[in-house]
Amino acid sequence: MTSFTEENYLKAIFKINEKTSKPASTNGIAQQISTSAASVTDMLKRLAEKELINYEKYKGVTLTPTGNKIATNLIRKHRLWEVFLVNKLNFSWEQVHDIAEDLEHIKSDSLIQRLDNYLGNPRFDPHGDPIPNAEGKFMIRNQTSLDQLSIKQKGVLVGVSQHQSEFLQYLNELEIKLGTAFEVLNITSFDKSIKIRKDDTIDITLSHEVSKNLLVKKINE
Amino acid sequence: MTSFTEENYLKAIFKINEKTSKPASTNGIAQQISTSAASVTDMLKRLAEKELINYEKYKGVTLTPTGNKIATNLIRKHRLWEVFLVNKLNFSWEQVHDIAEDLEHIKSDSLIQRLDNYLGNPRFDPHGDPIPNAEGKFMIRNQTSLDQLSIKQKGVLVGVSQHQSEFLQYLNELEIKLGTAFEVLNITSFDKSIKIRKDDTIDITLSHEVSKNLLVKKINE
DNA sequence: GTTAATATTTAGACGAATCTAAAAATTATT
DNA sequence: AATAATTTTTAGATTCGTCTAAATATTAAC
Repeated sequence: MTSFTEENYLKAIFKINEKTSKPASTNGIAQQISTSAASVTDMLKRLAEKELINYEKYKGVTLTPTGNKIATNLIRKHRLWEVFLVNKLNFSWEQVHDIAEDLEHIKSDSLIQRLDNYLGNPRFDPHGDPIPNAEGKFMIRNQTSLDQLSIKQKGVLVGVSQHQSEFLQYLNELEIKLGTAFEVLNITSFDKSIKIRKDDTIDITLSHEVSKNLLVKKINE
Repeated sequence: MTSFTEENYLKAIFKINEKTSKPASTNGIAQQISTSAASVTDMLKRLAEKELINYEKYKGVTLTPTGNKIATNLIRKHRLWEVFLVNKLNFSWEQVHDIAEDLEHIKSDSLIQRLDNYLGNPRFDPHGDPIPNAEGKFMIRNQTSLDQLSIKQKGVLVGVSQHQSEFLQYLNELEIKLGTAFEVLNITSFDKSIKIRKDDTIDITLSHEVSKNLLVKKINE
């Protein structure tokens, strides 16, 4: 049985592995968990002892199949709970992360199975992130960040790669949400800011900082 | 901030106080929590330090107003989650206790408020136990246990005072559930077993052990 | 290829929650 | 009222997760 804390380490390692495609470093994990490198080393020993991670001193960490199973299941639970909070309890997408962070540690397979069904077996969470299935498989989607598009290209917002509530609230103000359709009107070369026409009606200029965090699906016609 | 463990102690003390109308003893708490008396003493010191309980060595424990607030809020959360599990996820009433035991520790006031609304502000949980309001007030209901009724008395099942899954499954088999109407046909004096006519159709004999755990509301006509 | 900078691990300590065994206090019994 | 039985508390140890400070290993810089 894994503890709350152990689970958070596994999830952190998973995320770092996923993002960097490299073994997670002690410091990287420490930063992700907001703890000291010494604490991380201690925990890595315990997790290696339990055979949840592959760990060699000074070499970085990856997950064993068992560890990976636990991590993806946590992500599955986290994202399903987020769907519940938004779709059923009418929370806004920027409010749900912290609550789901606790709910994901509830240990009951039948609960998650029933929740999944109750929600209609959603494939994506309120931020557009894919929900892995019970076997830990993620659906892959054809997507790029908005800053990769060129002028006249049309697209739809399918996700965000930043979950900070300030960022999401900014999108709320602009009425940009998942499913929003747009066309690229213009790209300013010196600061990479991008002008888009939203829903065929409203023109909005977004900074590069924003556009690179918007995940879009191109529409070809 | 109270820990998971501290919260369980507060809830145990609340339950014992409520049931016995006396300060909770160290041994009583130990039994309720399934731990040693020594551990209980340790924890009582901590809780007293935090002013969550009134504790004098060898004298037993009661909750301070703050402690009481926390305990009733846990019960509120537990029972609301049970309603969710049964009404929305279609769990059966004997399956939900353990899951709710974990869910009750999730700390988010807005979550509970929204959950309450989503469920239609239920007053009772799936076992017929009252759900305290946000101020910790319990609704009191006119009820007796079935073994207190006399012959020809009619009633409706409004609750159970035993939550063990074996007991609840036994009731499932007999198709006895909350709202089931009945009339007392007969009481056997030597073993206090009781014969009732359920839904005007089926006659069932219940042992005293069972009948004293069924909470009923009398119907006067 | 040394030296300097950075990353990682070890050492030692601490708090929370638990345990067993022993001591002390309370309650019950004769 | 004295002894026996029970309950409660203390003492001391253990595990989990954390910390700071110091030591060691790795990587980067000159």
